[in-house]
Amino acid sequence: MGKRNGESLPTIYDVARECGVAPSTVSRALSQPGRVSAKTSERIHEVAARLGYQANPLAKYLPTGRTGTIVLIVSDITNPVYFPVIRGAESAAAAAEYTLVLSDVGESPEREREVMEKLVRTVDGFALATSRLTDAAIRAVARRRPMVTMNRVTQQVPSVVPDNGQGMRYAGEHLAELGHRRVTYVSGPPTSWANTVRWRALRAAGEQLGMTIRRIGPYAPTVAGGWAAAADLVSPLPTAVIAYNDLLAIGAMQGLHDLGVKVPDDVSVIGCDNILGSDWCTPALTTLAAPLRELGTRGVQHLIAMINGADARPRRPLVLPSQLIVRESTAPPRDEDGDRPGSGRE
Amino acid sequence: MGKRNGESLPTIYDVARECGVAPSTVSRALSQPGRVSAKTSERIHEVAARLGYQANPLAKYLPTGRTGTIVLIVSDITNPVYFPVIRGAESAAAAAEYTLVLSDVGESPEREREVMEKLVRTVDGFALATSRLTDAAIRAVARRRPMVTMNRVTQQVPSVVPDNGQGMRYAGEHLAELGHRRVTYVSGPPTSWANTVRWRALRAAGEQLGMTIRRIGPYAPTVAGGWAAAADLVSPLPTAVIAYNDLLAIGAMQGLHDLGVKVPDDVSVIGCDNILGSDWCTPALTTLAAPLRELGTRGVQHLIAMINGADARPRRPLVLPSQLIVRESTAPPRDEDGDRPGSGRE
DNA sequence: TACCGGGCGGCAATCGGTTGCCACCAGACG
DNA sequence: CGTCTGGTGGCAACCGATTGCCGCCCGGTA
Repeated sequence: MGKRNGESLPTIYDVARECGVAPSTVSRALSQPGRVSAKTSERIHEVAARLGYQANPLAKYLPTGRTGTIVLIVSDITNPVYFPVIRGAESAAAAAEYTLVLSDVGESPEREREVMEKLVRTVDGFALATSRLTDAAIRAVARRRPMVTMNRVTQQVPSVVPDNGQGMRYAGEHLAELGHRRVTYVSGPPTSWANTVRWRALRAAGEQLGMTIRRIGPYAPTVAGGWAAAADLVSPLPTAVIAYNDLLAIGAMQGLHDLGVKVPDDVSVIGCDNILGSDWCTPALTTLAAPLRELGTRGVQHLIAMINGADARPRRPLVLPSQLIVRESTAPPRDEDGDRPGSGRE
Repeated sequence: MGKRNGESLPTIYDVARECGVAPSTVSRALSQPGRVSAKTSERIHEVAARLGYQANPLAKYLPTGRTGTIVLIVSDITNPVYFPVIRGAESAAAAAEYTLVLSDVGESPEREREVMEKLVRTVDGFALATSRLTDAAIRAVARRRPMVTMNRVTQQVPSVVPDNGQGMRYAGEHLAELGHRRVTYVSGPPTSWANTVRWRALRAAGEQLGMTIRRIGPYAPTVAGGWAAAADLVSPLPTAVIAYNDLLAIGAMQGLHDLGVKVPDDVSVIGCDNILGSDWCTPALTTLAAPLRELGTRGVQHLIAMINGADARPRRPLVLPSQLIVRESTAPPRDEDGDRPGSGRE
């Protein structure tokens, strides 16, 4: 019930007493190389090591206002799409000697808000991956602390995003080449920026390519959500489906399978993100691979630059190229659809 | 380049001045209900709200020694096995109004050590999921801060673990019933406690059931590791394989497939953990499901109890039951193996 | 009216660092 | 030999909260 858990740890005062110098000298010896004579400094380092002294980062914060910590907030850690983003962010943070803490908000904007409110005083900056917050809420926090968004664009807040427009065009072209004309887009969360952008880009690409694009949803961006979407997908069944993300696509394939619809024979399916596991589902998923790791590294690098005083101002979003990975879930449509290209399937 | 990023936030001093009271009164009004007269308290709350005041958690820490934060360290966040653990830990932390931060150490003991060293002064407690550290290193930190380990047992440190012994027995019995006699265990990281325990339990079960158990490895606990293991698996090919975890099992199935070995016709495969995606691989994986969510909740609940002064002392590990989930990757062995049970496969 | 007790609010110390300012001392130079 | 200069190290204020202790004032009671 004591106020301290565990025994209390040594402080600069302990080191100072042990060395017979003032605490300020210890502080300087440890953090301002050259400020203290070599002899004294050496003695202090030695005693500090012997006592196992380590600066209390929280006490350090008060005078300096810096914690050396940044937080990466992900909208749902249960989605493998974040793996590479996290890894990228970690490596960039480690390279700059920042501590990266991770926070999951389970697709809940309220929780996201709470977390940010709680952390705004304790971290040097925010990296938001696929935030579900409103633009206004994001900007409000961005005014108080350096911030970057990943996979999301908000006016006045620096961001790094995959090239969704180009990606959707690739996906559309791939389907057009196979001979598809009727495509359904399976929507993710309405609060998802990427969802909106992908839908618009797909619609535009569809128009250019002479395809009819429908949209259903929204659905939760999970396997369960995709399974539920399958039921809505079959009437009328398009010849191809593009889903907001891979989880949704995989769930939809499972649901279609349960409904007796064959992929890719009866309908082609394309996902987005190229997550872990999108290659081991059946059939292996054709998907639009986002540059996820780069999203993480570039985002955090920029964030740290801002923390170190770089001007955050105007600059446009950093757009990174996407890539279409063709696997087994796409094929030419069945004959019934009329004007299909020459050869049969292969 | 200013020392503060963003404008500086209001403090109790600002609120106090605005209200014409002392800072201590503001502090009490905000955190000790009843200590201050209703009238004053109301005025203070109103002004605080108007100014958008929020306590600086770091400043709060110094006098109290408590941050209200606990950290969950996972050995590799890229493994879906942690999803339920994280979710469970989050819910338990949220219920107790603690902030949970997540830290990934990418299977690196050095990094795990660094992270713990860095956080030991800034968090109230540690939850270690599947730590790769030595027992001594774990105990050293456990002496300084409350700690629980999940999926790992270390003397003197409270822990919560799945019942590996019982689980491996289930797996062995399942294979024995199908008629298997020669089983190979595919090892995970040598620093993994669960790996050791699972191997021992399997060997013991195998002896009782009259099966020959071999072991190969160690391999990285990833899909790539499993793929590599497949090559070592085929000579001599056993009739069944049990892998340290699902990722390894899935990778092994891919590798076996590439080698022209059919699962489950030529060899049965069992994984451990029942991760997201173990049901959408082909064939769907038979696996030993650990009580992952409970691992997270029970672990964090216990940790918070310790922080609040519960005695951490003796108590044995909390053991939670596992469950075997039979899917499509296990079947009776081929005839060549001699004494197989009556019926053919079905 | 005098005294007592309790509610309420203020003072100031404290947590563990950082840092501006100043004093001291030694060596160099005129 | 006196003064200047620069290298060292100490003093004390400060960051923003919490909290022990004390004093004031008001009301109740003898």
